[in-house]
Amino acid sequence: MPRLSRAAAAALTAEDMVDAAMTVLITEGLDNVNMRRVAAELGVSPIPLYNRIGNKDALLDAMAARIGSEFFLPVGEYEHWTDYARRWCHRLRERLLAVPDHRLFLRAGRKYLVAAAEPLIEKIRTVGYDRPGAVDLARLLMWSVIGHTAVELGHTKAPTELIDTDQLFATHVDLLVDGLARREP
Amino acid sequence: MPRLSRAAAAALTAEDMVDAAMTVLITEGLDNVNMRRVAAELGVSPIPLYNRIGNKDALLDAMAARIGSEFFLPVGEYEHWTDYARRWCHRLRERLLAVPDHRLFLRAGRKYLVAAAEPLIEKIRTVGYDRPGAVDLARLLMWSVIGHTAVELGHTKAPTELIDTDQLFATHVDLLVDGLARREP
DNA sequence: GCCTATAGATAACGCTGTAATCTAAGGAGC
DNA sequence: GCTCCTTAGATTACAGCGTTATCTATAGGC
Repeated sequence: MPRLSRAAAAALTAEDMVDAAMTVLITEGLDNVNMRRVAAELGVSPIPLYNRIGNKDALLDAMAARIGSEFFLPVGEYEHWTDYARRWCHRLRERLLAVPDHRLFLRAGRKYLVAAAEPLIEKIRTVGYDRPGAVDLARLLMWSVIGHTAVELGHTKAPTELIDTDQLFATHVDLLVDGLARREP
Repeated sequence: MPRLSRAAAAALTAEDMVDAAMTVLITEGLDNVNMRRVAAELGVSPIPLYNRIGNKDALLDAMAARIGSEFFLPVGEYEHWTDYARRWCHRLRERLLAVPDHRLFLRAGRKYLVAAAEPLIEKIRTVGYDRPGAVDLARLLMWSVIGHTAVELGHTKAPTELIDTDQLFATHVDLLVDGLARREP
C-alpha cells in the first residue's frame, strides 16, 4: 500500500474503496475496518473515503450491499419449489458463514438480499401463491436463515459446547419447508 | 448522579454497576454505554468498574447475563408440550424485543438462556425424548427465536417496508412446533 | 498519632470518527 | 506561457472512547 499520487487518488472509485474495506475485513477482521486503515490500504488519506462514500456507516452499508449482491442461485426449471427453497437456504447460510462477522449482514443484509430472493419468490409463485404471499414466504425463510446463522456464528466464535450446527440448521430448514409444503394454497 | 464519597464508592457491588449500565442502556441506548458514562451514573470514576467488573467486554457480558437470568416461564402441569413451547417462544421474543439492542443478546444471550430453557427441556422429555434429544430440540427453538428477533429488531429500527412482524414470527414458531409435534418419538 | 496498604481519583496514552485548515494541481482566460 | 481560481487530497486538530500509570485520600494496625 504505497502512497498514491494525487492523480491516482483522484481516480479511485467508491467500488475501489469497498474492495479495500473487504480486503481489510477478510485479513484483519471487522474491528480493524476503520477509515484510516482502509485509506492506508488504498494508499491515500481518509479524505477520499469521506468524499466518495460519506462516512463509516455508509462504508459498512456498502460492504453489506456487496455481500448481498454476490448471492445468486439459479433455479432448475423442473425443480420442485421445496427443493429449490432448501437449496436456497443452505446456499445462503454458506455465503453468510463465509462473511467473517455477523454484524455486517445483520446490519443491512436483509435489504440487499431482496434481489437475491427474487428467483425464490418466482419459484414459489409457480405453485399458486400470489406475489404478496410468495414475498411473505420468502421473507420467512430469509429471516430464519439470517437469524439462525447469526446466532450460530456467535456460538462457534465462543463455543460453550460441541454442537452439530449443520444438523441443527438442516432440521430447522426442513421443518420450515416441509411445513410450508403442507400449506400450499 | 452526584459524586459519591470514597466510602460510598467502596461499598458499590458489581451488581450495582450492572444496574447502572442497564439504566444507561434503557435511557440512552447501547452506543452510550461506556465506562465513563456508567461510572458517572454511579457517581464515581471509571476505576471501580475496572476493579469489580474487569473491562467493557465483561460489563456487556454481565448485562447479557442479567437479561438472560430474568427470563423464566412457569409450566402448566397439564399443559401440552407444544402449547408450552409456543408460549415459551413468544414470551422469549417479547423479552428480547424489550432489550433496546440486539447486539446484547446475540453476544452472549445463548449462554445465559440455558437455565431459562430448562423447564422447556423437561416438558419436552415428558413425551419420550431423552435428555440430549430434548436439549437439541430446545436449542433449535431458542436459536430460531433469538435469530428471528435479532433480524426483526434490525428491520424495525430501519424499516424498509411495512411488515406484520408479529404474524411472521407466529408463522415461524407454528411451523417449527407443528413440525416437531409430528416427529415425536 | 503515626505508618502503611488499599483502592478510588486524576491525568495521560493511543486509538477512533470526523471536520477545519492547509496546499498542490489542473483548467480558464488572456 | 503566465496567472488565478477552483477543486479535492493531505495535514492537523478535536472530541470521545477503552485502558492504564500515577497520584492521593482514607481505613486499620500498632
